[in-house]
Amino acid sequence: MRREVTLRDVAELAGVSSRTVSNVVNGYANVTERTRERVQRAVDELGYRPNVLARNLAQGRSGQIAVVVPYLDTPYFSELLQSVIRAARARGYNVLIDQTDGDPEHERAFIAHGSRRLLFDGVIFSPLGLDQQALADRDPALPLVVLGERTSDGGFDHVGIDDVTASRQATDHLLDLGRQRIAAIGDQPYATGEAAQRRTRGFRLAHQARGLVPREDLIISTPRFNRPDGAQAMAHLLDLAEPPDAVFCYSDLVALGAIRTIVSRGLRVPEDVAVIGYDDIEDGAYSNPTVTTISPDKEMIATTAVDRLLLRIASDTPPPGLEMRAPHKLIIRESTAGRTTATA
Amino acid sequence: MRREVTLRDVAELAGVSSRTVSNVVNGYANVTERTRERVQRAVDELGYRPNVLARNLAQGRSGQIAVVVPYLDTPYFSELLQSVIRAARARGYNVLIDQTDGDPEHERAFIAHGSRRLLFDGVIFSPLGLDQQALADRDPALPLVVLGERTSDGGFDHVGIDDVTASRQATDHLLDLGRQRIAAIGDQPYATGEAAQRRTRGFRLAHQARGLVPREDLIISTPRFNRPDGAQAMAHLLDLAEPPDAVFCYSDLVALGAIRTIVSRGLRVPEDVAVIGYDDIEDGAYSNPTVTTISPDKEMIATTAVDRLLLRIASDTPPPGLEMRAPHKLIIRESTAGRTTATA
DNA sequence: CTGAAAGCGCTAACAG
DNA sequence: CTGTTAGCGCTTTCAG
Repeated sequence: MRREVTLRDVAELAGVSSRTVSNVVNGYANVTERTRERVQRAVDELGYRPNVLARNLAQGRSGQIAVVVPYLDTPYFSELLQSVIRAARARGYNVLIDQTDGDPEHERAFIAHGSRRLLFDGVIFSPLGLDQQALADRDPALPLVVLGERTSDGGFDHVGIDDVTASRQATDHLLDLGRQRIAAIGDQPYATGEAAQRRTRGFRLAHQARGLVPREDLIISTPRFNRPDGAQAMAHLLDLAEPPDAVFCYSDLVALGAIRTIVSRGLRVPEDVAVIGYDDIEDGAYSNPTVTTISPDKEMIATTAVDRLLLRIASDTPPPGLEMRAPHKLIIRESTAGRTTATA
Repeated sequence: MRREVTLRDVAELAGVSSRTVSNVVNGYANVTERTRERVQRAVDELGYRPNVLARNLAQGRSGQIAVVVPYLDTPYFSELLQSVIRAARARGYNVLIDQTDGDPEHERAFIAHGSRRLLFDGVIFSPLGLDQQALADRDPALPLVVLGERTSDGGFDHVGIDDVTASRQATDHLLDLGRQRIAAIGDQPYATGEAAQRRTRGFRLAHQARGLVPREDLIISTPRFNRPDGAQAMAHLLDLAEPPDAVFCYSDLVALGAIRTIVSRGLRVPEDVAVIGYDDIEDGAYSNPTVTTISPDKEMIATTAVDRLLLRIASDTPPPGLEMRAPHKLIIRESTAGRTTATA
């Protein structure tokens, strides 16, 4: 690599100090129009490009934020990431993406003091299960925004939709349809399964509000929220003496897996079993049948998270941890309403 | 941010020079066991962490590679990305992900001389359509590996599967099934559509080898390779006087969109129309029906690309541009073989 | 409004 | 095997 054009080279050619060139390049105010022009000409002539690495070192910041998700190839995350990248870029930040594979150890390492420190100025974190231990070990100096609803433990922000309410609405929708035996797929009754547990809570609340009690054997736990999990859980449910006539799935992928099982047994959706998902991923809008779902406002989640993180990065005195809610809505499609709705 | 522990602090405490500390931290050989220990103790005591930014500047490299894809939320890319990230990380590199939204301007900017120069040491590029102009403008000093088959124009590498052969196999499969009127969805008869055109070539070759000539009105162009493209194209095909009895789709998403249209018209897959896709994304293994597809070895593509890029980064004299083929295979599922195959 | 100069923290010639 | 020291290229305090 041949020697690069430096700030000094430009300064020399323009007959000014490197300080002035720096001012011009960074668009600072204190420069005469005349000198600005002269410098600009020199910049163009030499083809000068600032060295990001040097700037980073001098400023002590990297201009990059990290986004940490469990799985990159899960549609919900990749759709969300897209919005985050766009938002960050619009604000002059690069995005470094990291995948934890759902490994709690990896998740923990990411927000703890690490050797990658300084490689990013802050982190937007979508934990699969972030336990109290991990939060206790975290580097308090690292600006952090966590995705997903949770009671903020202070020192960082949360952005997410109201899971309990959304889950209750989903369940209400099935109850409104007159379904009698509603199952839930995706519970995770252990420390790192808080998100799942909030959905289960909503599921129960919807029943209770009508004086009903959900059958415990219809609440199925799954290790993850993928198609295979849904397919397997559904197979189990259909083998019951009294199988469900509706299912609330904690993700659209789970719903797609469940639908697959239902159909492959020769049953019909929604006639025999109505299915509702969660996340509103694109797949669900094109599957057979299309999937009714809870749709979180991903764009809003992304921009809120980025804005809040940048604010946190910019502040000397860290702002208090905030709990932020993005809106969601129920989108009714064929898997609960039936084919009649389809016009496509 | 309070002052960080520096190399010098460690050196002072250990009573050695910073050079020696650097040697220890980087695991270089020339250090006595005794001093190494002493230094290590000092490192631990002070909780020293190397400053990546400073190292980058001193070394003139960033330890990051960029991966540029058209769309992050397209399953094929997100699945591929996952493998790339894993491979890069295993080799000590961070991955910076970028999305071009298929914008040729954006694609061009990425491999041209840019102000982001030095932020990454090399680029793995999956262009939607990389025209000759873009290649001409590229920064010849930037190590580059391009994904997707193409005749290498020198100075960079290509990694991809043999599109023509794969497409021919896909078409052969449909012909072997005895289908008479086979359509193709996804052609892109313009400069940036080379990948699509290779598939069309394979489609034609399969016909020619049997003395057949494909009907031109059954070869449909689409702007992208998504579900809506497939759905729309299929609608058009079904409106023809003599609709096809089989379709070769240039991506699984297109196939899923097409299937959606077929089914919503009350027709059956594969009885009325057999459908084959391309990419082997997870969706296709769980859809109704499951989708027969061409499955590229993504893991192989990713590791080959990363290895080759790192080699390129490490060499002073750039190696010649190589054309590398990853293996692929045909996976037969319900959309061509029928439900009988299904056991799930 | 502009110059001079001191770092940012680390690496790597060049001695010794 | 280890110390000295000169940068990497930019930002930024402090003068002027």
